Amino acid sequence: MFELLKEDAGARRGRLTLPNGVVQTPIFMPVGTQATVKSMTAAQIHDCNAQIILSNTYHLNIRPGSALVERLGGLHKFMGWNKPILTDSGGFQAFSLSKLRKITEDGITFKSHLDGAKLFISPESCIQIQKELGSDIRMVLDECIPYPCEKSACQKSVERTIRWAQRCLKAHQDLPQDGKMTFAIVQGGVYDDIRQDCAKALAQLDFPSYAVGGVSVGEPEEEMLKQVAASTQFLPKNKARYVMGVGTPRQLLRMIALGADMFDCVMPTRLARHGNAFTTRGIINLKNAKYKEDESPIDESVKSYASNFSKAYIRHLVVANEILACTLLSIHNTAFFLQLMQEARTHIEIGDFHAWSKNWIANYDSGE
RNA sequence: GGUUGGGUAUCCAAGUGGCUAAAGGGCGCGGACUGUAAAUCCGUUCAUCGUAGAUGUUCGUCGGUUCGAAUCCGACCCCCACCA
Repeated sequence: MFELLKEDAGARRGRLTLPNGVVQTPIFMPVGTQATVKSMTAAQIHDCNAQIILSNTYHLNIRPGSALVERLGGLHKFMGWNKPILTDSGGFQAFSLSKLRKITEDGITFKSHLDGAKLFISPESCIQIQKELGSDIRMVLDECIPYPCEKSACQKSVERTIRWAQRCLKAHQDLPQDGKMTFAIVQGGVYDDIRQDCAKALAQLDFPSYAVGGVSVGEPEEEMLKQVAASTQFLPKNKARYVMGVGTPRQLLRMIALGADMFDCVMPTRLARHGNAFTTRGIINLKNAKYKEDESPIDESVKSYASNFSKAYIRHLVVANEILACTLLSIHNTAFFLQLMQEARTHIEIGDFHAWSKNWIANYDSGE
């Protein structure tokens, strides 16, 4: 259940109540595709103030299999995470693994990227798999359209995504109503009118909540924000709005201003593993020689377990290719994103989100 | 002392007459990354001129053969293995 608590110049402060806990929005969800937020323990994720994490239907169904996860007590127990989990449907893999799949009206047939085994995911089985995994939020099967995409092809794809959403909704309604939610996904590529039609059609279906998909697939940032705006404005106010797969700190703040409530992105954890850290003055690359003797923590204003260490030490770990570098930077970056969301919530409550966010972005863009 | 094999750029290593400033790696330096086939990928890495390109100095050392040598010849210095 989603409750809208306050609005401030387009930004929304909300509360999502799920079987495994309450999520305060706006919120960022760390990505744990394979039932792990890479390099972090559940306790560490928790200490970064994560309220909900994301996992993936396609990956978990290929390995270890949703039936096994169910037998072992569900995803929460399996991975030792007792707060909410959102599972993505595998629709994005239709995009990222486009060479390994075939889409028909029935669903998506994948050729496993691990062993070539055939895996068919239909709208119905997609919901069933996510039910077996036990996630708090399930995503409908959608087709993430590449960029660029010709308009008529986009239109046809979106129509199918809507039909799939209807089938997913039916599958969702056939399951016990235990507080678990299923989100529909607005697609439409760069075409505002298609996005508008899609959002309206899905809104009519009265899903528990909604997502905006198909963004940040190669289009410029302004285009991406335009797509989000074109989608969110036609979604019901009393439902959560999750923008999938994004974004940078700047994008997050700007999307919050467009009325988005939830986000996920691999960026903080992936960049961490690649030696980069987010700071209030932009991204820094710890591999750079200039940090060799830097005794200060990554960012004085971001508190996490990683604050205990100097840039010089973390740089050493990165350069030496030590596993701990991945962990410490993932902790830092995850805490950074979640702290940003906490501040955003606070400023929406205060009522100065716009001014604060403008100032925050200016500082972020100013560089070191 | 003898017999083999070997000494190539910061390290490992290919190259046995011209297409070689010299393959590949590593290290170093820099960059990319957005619902994770990603602890990955890309660039760069002798010196000087901003890049293109040009010039200079290189393949243990010294000398030689040749129009031309990292590559052939001689001497010498090191290293490894085996023999004694």
